[in-house]
This record gives sequence, C-alpha cells and structure tokens, in this order.
Amino acid sequence: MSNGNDRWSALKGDSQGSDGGRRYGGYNKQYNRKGYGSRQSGLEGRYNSGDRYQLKTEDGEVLRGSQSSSDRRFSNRVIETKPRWSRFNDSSKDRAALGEEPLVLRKDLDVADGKGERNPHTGRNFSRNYYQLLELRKKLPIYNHRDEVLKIVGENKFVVLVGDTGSGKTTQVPQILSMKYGKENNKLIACTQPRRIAAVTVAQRVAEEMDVRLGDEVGYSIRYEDETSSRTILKYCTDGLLLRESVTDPLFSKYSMIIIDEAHERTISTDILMGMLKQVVFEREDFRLVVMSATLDAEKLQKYFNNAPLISIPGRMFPVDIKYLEEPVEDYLRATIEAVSQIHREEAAGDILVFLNGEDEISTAVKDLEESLRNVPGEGHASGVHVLPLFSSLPSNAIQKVFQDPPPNKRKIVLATNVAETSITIDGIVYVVDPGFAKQKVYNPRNRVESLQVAPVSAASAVQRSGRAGRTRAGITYRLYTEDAFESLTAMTYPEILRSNLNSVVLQLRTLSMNPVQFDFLDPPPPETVMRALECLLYLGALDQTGQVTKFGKAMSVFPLDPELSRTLLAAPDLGVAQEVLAIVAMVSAAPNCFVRPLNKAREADQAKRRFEAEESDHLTLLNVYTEYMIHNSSSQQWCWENFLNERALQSAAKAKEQLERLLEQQGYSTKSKRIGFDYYGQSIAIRKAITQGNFMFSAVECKRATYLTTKDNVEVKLHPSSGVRTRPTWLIYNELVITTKAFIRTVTQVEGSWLLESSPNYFTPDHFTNDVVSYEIAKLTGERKKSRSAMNTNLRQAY
DNA sequence: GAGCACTGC
Repeated sequence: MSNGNDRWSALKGDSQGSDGGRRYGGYNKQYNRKGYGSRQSGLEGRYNSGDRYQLKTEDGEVLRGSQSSSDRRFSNRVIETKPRWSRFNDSSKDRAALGEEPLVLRKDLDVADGKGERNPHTGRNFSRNYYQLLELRKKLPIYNHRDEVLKIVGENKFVVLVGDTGSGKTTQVPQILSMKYGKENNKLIACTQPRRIAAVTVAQRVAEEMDVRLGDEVGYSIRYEDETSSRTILKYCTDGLLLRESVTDPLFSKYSMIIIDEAHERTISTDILMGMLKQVVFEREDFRLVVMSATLDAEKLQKYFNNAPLISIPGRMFPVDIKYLEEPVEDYLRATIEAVSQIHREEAAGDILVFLNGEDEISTAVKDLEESLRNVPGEGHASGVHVLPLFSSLPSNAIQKVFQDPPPNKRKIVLATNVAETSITIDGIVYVVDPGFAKQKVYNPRNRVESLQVAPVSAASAVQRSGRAGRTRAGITYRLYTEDAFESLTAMTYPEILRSNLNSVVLQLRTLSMNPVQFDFLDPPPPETVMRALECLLYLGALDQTGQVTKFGKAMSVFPLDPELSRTLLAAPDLGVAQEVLAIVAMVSAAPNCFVRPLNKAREADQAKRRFEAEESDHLTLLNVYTEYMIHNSSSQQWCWENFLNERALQSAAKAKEQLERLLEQQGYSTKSKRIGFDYYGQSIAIRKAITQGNFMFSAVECKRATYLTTKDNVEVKLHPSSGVRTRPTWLIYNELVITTKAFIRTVTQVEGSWLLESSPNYFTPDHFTNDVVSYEIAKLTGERKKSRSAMNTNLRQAY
C-alpha cells in the first residue's frame, strides 16, 4: 500500500459506503443522553438530569456514576444492567451490505487489455508492484463486472452504479473507464469525492495500480493543491472544486465524462453538480455522466437521470455480527461505559471503537473508562486498556495516536465523534459500540436560526458505523438500542441542501444565468429558502431588482466564500485595509474555531485567549491571532500549543488568505493596505466598516442591559461568554447565532448605526422591522427614510 | 458568564 501506516485516511484502496456525517435534525426534542427508544414515561420523570444510574455487572459488581450519594438514593431503582444482546437477525437490512462474494480469479491480464507486459501509458514494462496489486484487484467484486461497466456506459449517457463498502468501485470504475474514455477528443475524466483526503489517497492508489507517476496520467485536484498535468486522463477531485470550475467553464468542456462518487452523501456540491451535469449531458453530444452511490437510493437516482440503467456491484468485507439491546437504556453514556467494560472483560482480543457526541462527552467517558478499567485485565489483554479520544479539532499528533499500536497487552479503545464514521478509518477495529446518536445541525426556518442537537442517526449511518468493525477481520457491533428502534430509524440522512442557507449557491446559479427557482434539483429546497437567498443577494448588491447579476455580484461570485464575506472583502481595498480584512475573512471562513479549550485547562485557555483580545471586536481578536501566528510561523507548533490555538485551523486560514489575495488581485483590486501610520482607531474603524459592509444583515441592537435584539428576526440574544467585547455597544455585528442554554451571538464587533445605514440604505428603513425597539433605533438613524421592502420583494417575485 | 457534530470551495 502506498498509504503509509499511520496516517488518517478516508479510503484505503476501496470506496466506503458512507453518509457523510451530515445529519438532519428534524427532531425538536433534546435527548439528554437518554438511550434511543427508551420509555418515555415512568422512571424518566423522577430523575433529574444530573442524576446517574448505577450499573451492575453480571457478577454483581456495581459500577458507580460520579455521584455515589445520589446513587444510593435511588438504589431501590437500580436498573438491570447486564445488557442482554439479542442475536443478529438475518432479515435485517444490514445483510446486503455485509454479504460476501465468492472469489473468481481470471487468468487474463486485466484492463491493460491482455496485451502483455507493456504499460500503454508509459511504454515501459509493468513493474513487479503492478502485478502484485493486480492480484489484489482481481479479488475485488467489481473485477468481474468490467465488461458490463464498459458496455453499459458505452450505450448510455447516464449510468447509475451502486456498490457497498469493499466493492472496489471508487478505484476500479474510473480506472476501467479511463482506458477507453480518458483520451477521447483530448478530454479527460473527472471523479468527484466529498472529502479532500479521499481525493488524494484514491488518486495515489490508482496511480500505483496503473503503474504511472501521480500527477501524470492519474492526478488529483483539491483546493490549494493541483497534481495534474497535460498528460492526465483521470483526475480525482472534490465535488466543491469541480462545482467551482463551472464558473469559468459551464459546459465542463475539458471532460469527456464525469463520475460522481459517494452520491448518497448528498453534499450541497454533489446535488448542484448533478443538476448541472444533467443539463450538460443534453447540451453536449460527447459527454457522459456516471453516478456512483451506496445501494439505498439507487431508484431515486435512476429516475432523476431519465431512467438511467443501473449497475449493481456487491460489497465485500468481513462479516459483522450486530447485537441489539432487548430493552432500551435510560442513560446511553452509562450504558456505553458498561458495554465497553463488558466487551473488555468477556470478548476476545481486539480494539473497540465507540461513537459519542462531542468533545465533552468523550472527555468524560475517557476519564471514566481509564479510572474503571485501566489496569483491569480482559480477555486477551492482560494489562488493561488504552483509551484514546478522537474528534476533528484534536491536534494532529493526538489524532495520530489512534493509528498506533497500544502498549503491550493493552486493549485499544477509541472514543470518537462521527469523524470515525467516514473521514477517519482505523484498521484493526473488531468491536463497535453505537449508542445511535449524532449531533446534527438543525435549521429552524421560522426564526432562521441554526442549532446543533443530539438526535438519532439514520439507518444508513448506523450501517456505516457497524461496518467499521469489519475492515480487517470479522467483528461485532453493539447497538445500544433495540432492533425495533433500528427499524424505526429514518433510512437516509436528510440532504444538506434542504437544511442550509443557499445564498452562495443561488449567486453561482445566477452568475451562470440559471434560474434557481426552476433548477432541476434531485430534492428541491423549499422555495422560501431560494427567495430568501435572492432577497439577501439583492441587499448585498449582487443582484439588481430584476434578479440579474450586477458587476459587483460577478466579482463576489469569484470568491469561495459566503456572499456576505465576499462583499466584506471587496469593501476593504477602498477603506485601505485589504490585508487586515483578508486575514479576518480567511480566519472567519477557514478557522472559525481556532481557540482550543480543553475542559481540564479551561482557565489557562481563557487566559491565553485574553492576550489576543480587542475590546471592541472579536473579529479584530482573530486578526491579532493571525498576525501573531504569522510572526511565530517558524515555531508555530510549539507556539500554538502554548497559546491554546488549533494549528491546523490556522494553517488553513493562512492558505485561504493567500488564495483570496490572489483572487482579489486578479480582479484588479489593490491588496496593499494604506499606511494609516499609528492611528490604531482609524484602522480599527476602517476594518469594522468593511465588516459592516458585508454583514449588516447580521446586526443587533441593545434592547436592555446586556441583551440585544437581532434586527433580522427579533431574536433576543446575549453576547456569548467567549466574546471579548467589553464596550457594551449599542449596535453590533455578529457572525453566528447559537442557541444552547440561551440564544447567544458569537464573534461580534461593535459598529456605529451610521455605518449600517451607509452599507445598505434600502435595508435599513424603519418599516422593514416589526419590532418596536429595532424600528425606533433605526428611525433615529434614518430620520424619515421610507422605502418599502415589500415593493422590492414584489419586483423580485415578478422576475421569477 | 458557557459550550462548538462534520465536510468543502
């Protein structure tokens, strides 16, 4: 394998069936660690959220929660704790994904057409490595379907191909097709992936399998990295990157064929690409589209692509036994600890992967397990356990640890968020413990507020999780809910496009002169969402009142940013603060959570953060972090560690800034900041004016002491405690509204009301705002400006 | 005065 042995990768040779970690909430209920499917009456009401349950192991030992006194209080209600796992039921939906395909080895020499020893790409003899890999490829289920793939793709312009984990579709199908279509009319084949790391590792693997150098015949292209050349016939890339290419080349004229992989993940980019490419197929004689997906939604895709033919490839992996609880549990975190403990004591050697819901929960569970099991010998692991956390904001070296072998005779236990579901693949996992929950972004269209909620996963997600146990040998998955509960799960995760703000997408479609209301979506988003985006783009000056893209809007569409940030960026050069705003926009878009705050070092982390704070603006705080980071670039790892900063986040902000700067320059803007001398306030004002230019719709006004009203929807909010703004401004701009224990606004900046007015006189008129406080404050600013927003809306509606 | 699942251009 070319992949090395301790890196994190989405893929190793094969494709993964997966559902992308994007979950639809749709559930308004908070689950509070209550196990999925647990009874909704009886015991529930008598327990306060802080209470813990005792759990008794089979041999009568009592595992205590953190509050032993309260445990005793409830000792008469100790729950029968030995989970009674029911056996895996053959009729379960999972079986299809886990089926094994008999191996049939063929004698002939593979896709190189049986012509013998010479590599048609390089003219050289195939290497020994090529033949070794070829033997592995012959064992993939896809191998015996090569002729079928070539034939059906040859006869059709749309093809849907489904195959589960282990089918080999991601590496083999593009390879097979590139032999025939990769040089057609001097055009190449692109294969999209939802994740950067997948695009890179798959390209590496395929280059090796084809015995060519990466970047020659086979390459990849992701943001900031282009490993392709004029020789390239097969390019793996992220879906978002290919979508961006449509801005300069709407007909995708470089490509003879595009293969969309992991379509079931339904990222926004994949959904928009599918709609665009469907059109391209009708407009270009010489273009084909192949859509690859996990099995569950094949029919829907076929129908969408004009009843496209279906190629179905079986998956192949080691069998995974699924165990369910016979009774729902009351506290899934306790049940998880108990399940892990039981596996460790009773089950044969092998690592355990546990899915939990966030850093907080993971840290608690790591501590619990270390205390209870560290030196407790288990089956096959005489010295106890080695417990590791895994979530995406963990420093890279901590992430690396999950790939390393544990100390001798210790069982490795990884407690992970759903990064481990698709993005990070850990080999050697034998046991998976799945409580059946994930944190999911929920969008409330009524007040237009997004929040994160814990909700049951989809069935597709549960299947994906259980598959993590069968990668290197047969495994067992323990689902901490009943089989009935599994049956009641939503089949697929709700597509991202139906629960997101579409401002950026709508601008891009308009730039290509497409009508977003009539766009052929696989799942059309609510028309209100599209209208809202049009309205927002109108206020930002990206569209005119007839819905046409303005010159300014065209410039905005060039940046890989939300339109609000694009406008902020474009406002900066005139204000003489291009460099500062480039850094801030890069930080907001690429490193929004750059501050690390581990629970056990919260105070030190807060202190470290305070050193960067600007009292009038959290955006300026981000600028300070960025500036300091660039100064300490040579020793950044150490420096980030000492200052409780996420180095990977800052690295990506630095790259983003470079790219944005280039794009700004290309459009003829000066990216130099004017020398304001040592006029700190002049500079601060200029920067905050630029921020106002783009984000005036995210403004709030103080309505009572320490409480603000958002102008957009009259949500009463408080400053998030993480904010460093201490000036108690009347007006402010916020970057994010989060609802947790209360409604908070995060990353805020003090602004003047007059700046808001300058940024969009059409938006800030008193009669736009239903709330008296907001109208009154705006009236104070505007005098008697009256321009009806409803009139503007009427114009917009007529335009579509 | 408190909590941030996960991607991507």
